[in-house]
Amino acid sequence: MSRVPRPSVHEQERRLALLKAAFREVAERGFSDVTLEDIAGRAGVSKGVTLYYFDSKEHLFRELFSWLIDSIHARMRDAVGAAEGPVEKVRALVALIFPSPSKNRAFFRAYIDFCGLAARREPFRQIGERFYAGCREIDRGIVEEGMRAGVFLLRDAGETASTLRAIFDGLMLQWLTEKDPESCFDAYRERCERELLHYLLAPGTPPAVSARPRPRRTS
Amino acid sequence: MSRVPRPSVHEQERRLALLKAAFREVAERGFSDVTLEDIAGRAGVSKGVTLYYFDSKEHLFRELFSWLIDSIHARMRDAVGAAEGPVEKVRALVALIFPSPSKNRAFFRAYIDFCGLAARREPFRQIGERFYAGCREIDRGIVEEGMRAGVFLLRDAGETASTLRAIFDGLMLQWLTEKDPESCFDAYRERCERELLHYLLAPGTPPAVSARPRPRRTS
DNA sequence: GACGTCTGACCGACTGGTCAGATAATATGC
DNA sequence: GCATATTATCTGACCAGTCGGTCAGACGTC
Repeated sequence: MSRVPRPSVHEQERRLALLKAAFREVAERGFSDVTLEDIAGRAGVSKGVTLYYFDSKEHLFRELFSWLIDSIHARMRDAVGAAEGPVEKVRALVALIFPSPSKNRAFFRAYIDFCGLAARREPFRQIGERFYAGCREIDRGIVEEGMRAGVFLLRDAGETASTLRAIFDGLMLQWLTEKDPESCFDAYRERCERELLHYLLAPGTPPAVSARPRPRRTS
Repeated sequence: MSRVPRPSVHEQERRLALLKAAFREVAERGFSDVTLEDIAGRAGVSKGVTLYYFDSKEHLFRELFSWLIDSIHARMRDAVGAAEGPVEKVRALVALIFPSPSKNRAFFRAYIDFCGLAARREPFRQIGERFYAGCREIDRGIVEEGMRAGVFLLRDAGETASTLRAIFDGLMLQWLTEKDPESCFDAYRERCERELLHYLLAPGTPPAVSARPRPRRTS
């Protein structure tokens, strides 16, 4: 396809294409029901190629999850960085984490699979640890900013960040078992935002905002 | 479903033994890495027996998760029923859900596996839906009692119950990826209790109780 | 001997991984 | 400019092992 003769660029492209194919397959079938042939087929190459670029199925999935984690971290940082003020940052995070039903379902299906792996195999556990560490850092930044501004209740920022993330994950788990996830997607997103702000906001600030009356505070 | 006219005591025992064996195996290896032979071996019988009592591997796991869910529901109801007042009920729930590191790990590993299944296959999804429905009912009872007593902040009880459960699940996901889950188990349990009460308690009641100063209010 | 229970050899399907060789891309020699 | 050598990339048949599920028959009890 591409006439660029750079071997390293070509290799990068191939690996990325395989990771993307693997992601889609995992989202559909789940880690252990995906075969190397499925992935190759989805990427439009033959089976041998997957093991030409990756040492084994396990290594491929390690790289898949590492890549997924890095890209979600980067996107979270971007979204949070672009938003003004702690409340808007929380909203930006929610908007990012709830992009659309289909993307959500794909990502969280893969995510659950990954959690199962992380709970049992050390190499995957380490990747999961890195994921949560990055999330906690991002979340903590928001929480601390909100506390400094007097908008959020003063508490241990690390624990608060951790609970914030727990609410995300826990709600997503519930969403995935809904009969018709599509139809209640918006409701979940709004609920998530509402609950997060209810959890974080100090009494005195508008408690549950449903529209966009951005609570502006200057101390 | 099954053509069993009257399940004898012996059959009941055998099935239960196989379910227990399956549970332990799933907790260790994960749903799709467990073989019928593993389960039979753990239960002390030969491979053929598993498919003598269950139609297929999939049916066995459906029954496993149904059984798991019913028993956790029953235990939650008992624990909540035995506790006095909303705050103590929350504490009882936390104590039940965090019994010990090893039991926790076993249960939540299986639980994650199950969520992965529920997110992809309809029969499992239905079981998951039943699980969350039961949890929400129990949690909602506590929340409503707390609101009636003026101890908890007044809000939508259903959503509050849902978030309560999300905090449980989300924290557990984080706990499972800890480097040394054993050593931080108590810290997680205490944090869970603290965060739950922080989330629920109305301002005016002692916000974050670490010892046992039970906040007694009579409306 | 009839029945419920149990065994484990066996079967067919599948899968991760290997590999010999095909094909394409690039470098080299003339 | 072209033929050839070298290397990178790709293919798919193949292998070895595994696993869900079947089944003929063993075992024990009444």
